[in-house]
Amino acid sequence: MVRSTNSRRPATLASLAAELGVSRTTVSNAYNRPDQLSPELRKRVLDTARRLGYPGPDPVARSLRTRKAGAVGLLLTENLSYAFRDPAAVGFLEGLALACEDADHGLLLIPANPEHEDVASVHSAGVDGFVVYSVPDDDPHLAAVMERPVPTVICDQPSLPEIDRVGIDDGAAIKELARHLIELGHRKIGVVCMRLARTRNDGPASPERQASASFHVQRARLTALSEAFAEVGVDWEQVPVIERFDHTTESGGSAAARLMELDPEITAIICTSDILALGALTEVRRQGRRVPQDITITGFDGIDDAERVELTTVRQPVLEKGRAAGRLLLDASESTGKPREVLLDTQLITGSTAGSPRSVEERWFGP
Amino acid sequence: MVRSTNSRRPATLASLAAELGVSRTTVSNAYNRPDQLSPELRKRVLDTARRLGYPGPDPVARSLRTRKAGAVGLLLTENLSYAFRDPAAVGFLEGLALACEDADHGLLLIPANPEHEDVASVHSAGVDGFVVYSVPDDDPHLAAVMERPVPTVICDQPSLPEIDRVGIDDGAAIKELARHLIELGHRKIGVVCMRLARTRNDGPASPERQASASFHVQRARLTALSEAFAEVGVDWEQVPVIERFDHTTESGGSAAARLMELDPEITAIICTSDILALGALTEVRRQGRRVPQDITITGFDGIDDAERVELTTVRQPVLEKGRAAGRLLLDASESTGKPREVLLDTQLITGSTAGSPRSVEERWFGP
DNA sequence: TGCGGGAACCGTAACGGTTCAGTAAGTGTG
DNA sequence: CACACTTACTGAACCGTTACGGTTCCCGCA
Repeated sequence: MVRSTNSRRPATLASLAAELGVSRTTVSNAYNRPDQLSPELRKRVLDTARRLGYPGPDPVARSLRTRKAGAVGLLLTENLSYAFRDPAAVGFLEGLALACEDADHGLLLIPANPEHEDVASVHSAGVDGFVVYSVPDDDPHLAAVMERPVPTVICDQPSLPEIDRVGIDDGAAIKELARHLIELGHRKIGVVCMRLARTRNDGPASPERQASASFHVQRARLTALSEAFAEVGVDWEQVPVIERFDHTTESGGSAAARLMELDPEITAIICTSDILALGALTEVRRQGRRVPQDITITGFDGIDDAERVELTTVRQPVLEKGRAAGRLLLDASESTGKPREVLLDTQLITGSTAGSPRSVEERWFGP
Repeated sequence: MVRSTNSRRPATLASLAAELGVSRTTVSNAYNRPDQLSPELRKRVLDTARRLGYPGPDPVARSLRTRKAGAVGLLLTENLSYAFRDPAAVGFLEGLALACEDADHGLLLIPANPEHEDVASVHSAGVDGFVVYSVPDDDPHLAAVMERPVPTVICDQPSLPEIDRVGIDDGAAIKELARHLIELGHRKIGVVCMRLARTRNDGPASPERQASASFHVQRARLTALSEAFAEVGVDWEQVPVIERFDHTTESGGSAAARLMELDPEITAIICTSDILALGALTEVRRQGRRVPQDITITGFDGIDDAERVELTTVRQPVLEKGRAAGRLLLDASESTGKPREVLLDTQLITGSTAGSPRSVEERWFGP
């Protein structure tokens, strides 16, 4: 492709102005304020631009001057590619993309490896604002975002006093699920949860670790579960909670196995995500147990695959969360100075993976 | 959050330098070239920066000077949110994200509504290069990208002489599928394809329209199909081809219905994507026909859902495509000046949705 | 003929950095 | 002690654009 006629250095607005014998302002106006110059001159400018291979005002220089980048930065705690592997994250992204599109903004995915403390990518992101999706309280990338003098919206976690936030009532949502299980008669349960801190821990999570978890959402869900079961006299200290660092079905499977090994008498496995629950489901069946006759399994999120297997779970509006986050960020008009919070509704989905526990006798001798 | 101690305007590198009584260069070096100043001074600079609430060098200003943005732009022909709804696109994105991550670059999704001719978003994208994913030959956004003086890689379509490209051998891939069907004995077939041009056309696509399609990939696949079937004496003019603008299962279903209405004697429906094929499958079964006993259905792409229903299809390495595109763009080292082309392998997946057609007698009277 | 007013265009000063060619002081060497 | 070399820092140019506050010119109108 021929990109410029004769100059070695690419044409700039200034060189174009020189060629035309007009001021830079006029050339700039030709692109940005057509009403500020005569149609003839404008045509002449544009024609000459084409002839010189001038691609129009440089976006970076323009951004510098106008103080806007026309893009929203997205920070998430996982590897970038993870965002496309987790259905809930994909849903969130879709919603966020919709909001960006409406406001004619780009969406910049910021590479932020959770293993690395390297925060340079946050510092070098040319964006008008950040959306932070579900990161731990002490995430260094989050700290870097907070230093940037641009608006920020956090989705899910953490919950910071001065920052706009979009989320759900995690406690209330999982409590509804817990009460459902309690009504069905479950008293001996096990829990599989996602990572509670930035440090890897694949195994039991002590009550202390649960309480001090740096992932706000997981903490809230575990606390709510403990409260719900405390109401019917279950001692939370005795409830095994298995933590998994990687959010995969394999993790869910191995955690479920561990749980059943730890306490063979549990009648239900509550997972804090559908992905984990799907893994648990597979593992439990692999071991020859029937669901829900032998054991109950529940998830959280309401992803498509969960619906397919009729998982009992809590549906949260992932797409809406993304859209709300984007709108919050881009609707500066609504910004009153006070931090805003959007809490979206969730819905208990009673599938076919939860049922009444059979008595021990039944379990041994059949119904 | 308190962002600066006392100044109304946010701190800049210059104001920080003034406060410290050192040159701007020194402050810049404190961030970018720690070896260029004494550790004590550097610490003093960084401490003062924190005190003044200086967030570090402005990314946009830096980009302007260094001529690099640290981001890759992605242009796709559909609404941004579509990218997250189509499994093949999601796979591509995942691969591209991986490559970007490796090179420590961000990934900027550019809003480019196919309905609008507005290319401002392309002009205002501050990126070091573009990846263009599957757009029509005459896409105005593509034209805008080509004007920008940055490297570009196109995935799938169009195929331009001077531009790096990643893709598959669409013709060869679908020919293998076609020969499989031919071996099974299919001679009367129907085709469902994706949009052939930017103008909406939901219905039969004439051979002329097929040949002049502005979507290179669809054109290649149709051409290859016609060649393969010509080899066994099938007159392509008689083969009904139904085009659908929207790439959804609903489109696939209605197109399949149309096809069977147009020619009830067809024994196979070849779809140019899995999404369309899944829709066709549902529709055909809804009409009470059995697959593959009564009719054969095939797809293209090899998405997870296709595997789940054992669709006969062609698997293409979508993730690898994304990764290859990213690498091609970011590995300037390899750039020899000549345009590069990466063709990835595909694989015929023989599922359970393709079988031998039964004779007309069999169809009416049973085997 | 004088004058108000809009249309069309211009000059300068940012915007916030990075880079490169210095300069001055300190260090080691024969 | 002269000389080269290193360390630590500086000044000015430059990146490409837009914002702001003009100036010039021409037309209509009294």
